[in-house]
Amino acid sequence: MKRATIKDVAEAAGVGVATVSRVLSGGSASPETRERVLAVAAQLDYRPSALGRNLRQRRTGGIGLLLPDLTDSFHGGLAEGVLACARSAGEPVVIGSTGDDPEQEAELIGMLLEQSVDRVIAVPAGDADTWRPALKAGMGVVFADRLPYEPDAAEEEATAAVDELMMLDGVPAAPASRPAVRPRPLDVPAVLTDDRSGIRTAVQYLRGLGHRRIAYLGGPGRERRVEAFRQAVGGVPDEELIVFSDGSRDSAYAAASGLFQTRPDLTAVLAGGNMLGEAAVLAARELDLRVPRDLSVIMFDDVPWAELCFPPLTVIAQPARDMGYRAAELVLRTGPRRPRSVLLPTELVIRGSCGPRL
Amino acid sequence: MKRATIKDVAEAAGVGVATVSRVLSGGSASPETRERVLAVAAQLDYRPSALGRNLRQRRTGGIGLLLPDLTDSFHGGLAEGVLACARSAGEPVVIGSTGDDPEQEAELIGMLLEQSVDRVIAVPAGDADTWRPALKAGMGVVFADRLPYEPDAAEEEATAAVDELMMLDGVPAAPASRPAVRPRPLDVPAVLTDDRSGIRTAVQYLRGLGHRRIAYLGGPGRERRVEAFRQAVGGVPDEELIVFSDGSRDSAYAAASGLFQTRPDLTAVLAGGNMLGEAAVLAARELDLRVPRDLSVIMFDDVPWAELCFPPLTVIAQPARDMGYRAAELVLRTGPRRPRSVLLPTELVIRGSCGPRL
DNA sequence: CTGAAAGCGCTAACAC
DNA sequence: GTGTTAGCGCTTTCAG
Repeated sequence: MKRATIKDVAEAAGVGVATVSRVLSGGSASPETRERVLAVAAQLDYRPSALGRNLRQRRTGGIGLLLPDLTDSFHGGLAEGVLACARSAGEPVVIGSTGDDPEQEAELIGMLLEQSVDRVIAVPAGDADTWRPALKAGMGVVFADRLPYEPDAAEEEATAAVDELMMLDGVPAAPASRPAVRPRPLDVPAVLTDDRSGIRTAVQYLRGLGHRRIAYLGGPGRERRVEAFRQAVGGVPDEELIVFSDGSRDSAYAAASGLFQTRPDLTAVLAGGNMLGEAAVLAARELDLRVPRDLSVIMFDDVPWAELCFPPLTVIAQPARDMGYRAAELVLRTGPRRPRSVLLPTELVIRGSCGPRL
Repeated sequence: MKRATIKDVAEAAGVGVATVSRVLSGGSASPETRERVLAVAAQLDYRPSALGRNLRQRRTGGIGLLLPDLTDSFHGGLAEGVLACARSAGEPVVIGSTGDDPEQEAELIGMLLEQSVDRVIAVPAGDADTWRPALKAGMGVVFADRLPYEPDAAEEEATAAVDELMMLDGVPAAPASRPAVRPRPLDVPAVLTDDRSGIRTAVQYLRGLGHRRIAYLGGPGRERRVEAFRQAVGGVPDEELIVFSDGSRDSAYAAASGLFQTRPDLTAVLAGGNMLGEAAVLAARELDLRVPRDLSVIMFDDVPWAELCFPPLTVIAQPARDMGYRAAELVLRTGPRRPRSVLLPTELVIRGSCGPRL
């Protein structure tokens, strides 16, 4: 049994297809005609096919959503936010999981392009070069949670972008030694959490507890957080206390475990993401480090398990769902002027994993 | 700058559009022509538009994915599995979050229909009636994790379907008092976890530890698990020890807390899902019930936090990712014969939340 | 206010 | 082997 087409409706209602189209998209029509068309359409269970419409309008009208990993509850929350907004706008969402791999990301971008999905929200895995094709093709892109780094002058560019954003925070960037002019990396709106303020809050909290040797566990694509950490601890940071992992659980665990073993003198650790936090807790437990007696742990990003953990984890919460919702709003805003980026606040949630230095 | 169309390529290569189409979809063409077309296509950065193709073929070719909640790590894993399979098949995935609400689900089904997405994988929220329209429209549907219940004869039908599946388990359903003929509810393939065996294992484990008063915390759409629980405890189950919640966190907490307070004599609780498990742990902690000394807790579904919990939670793990992958395989299998359902095994992961009855 | 007609980009007959 | 052509279902001028 085939689906009814606009033509079927037109015939059955004794009008032209154009009229049906108009009625269904709220155009002008005599009340009488409108009535009849609507009735027939309902009777035939007619649904306008998005296929025809999209082809005609040369756009799909959906939203692409590219995330590193749906298993991560932060990304899950982000996705929920996007979906909520998309639904209220009646837009379908095409999702892809990149595994934090630039190649897969590039492939997925290609797929979206092929589907004529012209708007996309992404937690980018690749660098600016990965994204340039999408931009050149005229896609409306909004980044969430982080920005793609510049392949060449990675650090400087990233810093520049961050500085600009940090102005919103009310704290002007250090005038520092910045070369004259530098081309902004990617001129794309983004929804980010206020890493700098979150990290600063965490470090201050730890300091207030008497901690001086604070370590930082970082993940990939998180330059802003490390930078903020360095700034927050002030002076010349002890670089040995700053360790990184790639996106995997194993590497996170290895980083945490290695750190705790080489630097038994540290008394507190700040995990730059929920997977790192998980690794820190596990590694500490494995090494018989009691939390918070021997080691205070604080984690960036709140997750359901933080409360169930022993001891319950103190965290810097970021509004994952809101981020998604805002990102969707931005990408949907088809205004003449390009939307501005958004910086969302964090919140320190004190539970039981941080204690005074003994 | 407009995207190149097949026509542009044809002109630039000095051939007809059909030839271009053939070359790009692996049809026959002289090596020479093929070469030239490919070169021109690459040079023009040509991407065939899915829009045109889909309209022509009257189908989108994507996969719809409808889940209750992406924040739940089980669903996240499921989604990852689906995406992995879909990517290797080059199919886009359109996702929707139903919030476990039949109405939203129905709406999303409508959206997929409109998009001509003709295959969908779902963890259904609604009943059979919600799904009949999709089936009638010729959608290829595969359910994951659970089956839609029958609105009228809810219990009987569900049980019938389960019995049939349980045969795969090697354990024939009890011949019991089953009426002669009964129409199967929805004839749709599904990928389910072997709830019966999982629940049985859990109950036996608990029994082996000496527990006799075992409670069950159930969620919505989980008739099979409760039924399995009743069967596993045998005899006439103490119905007061079986409590339910709707999908929300609050209701789960309320159910657990209420249960623990009204029945202080229970010594073990089996949570029928990860949110229920979370609630059980929290409620126990709130009531100063020590786990596992005062109360043994076991949870259906493994999650990352189970290991971080205190004490680490003993669980019945189900292969979320595999479920998604298998479901995608099923829905993609365009065979002449309808694919059969799949029952996936569970695994008891013993950690520290269950102890002997004291 | 309404209908006829022209495509949107692509594939699949069908001719050559 | 390759080109021509006819739509897929819809929106949108453009006449009436």
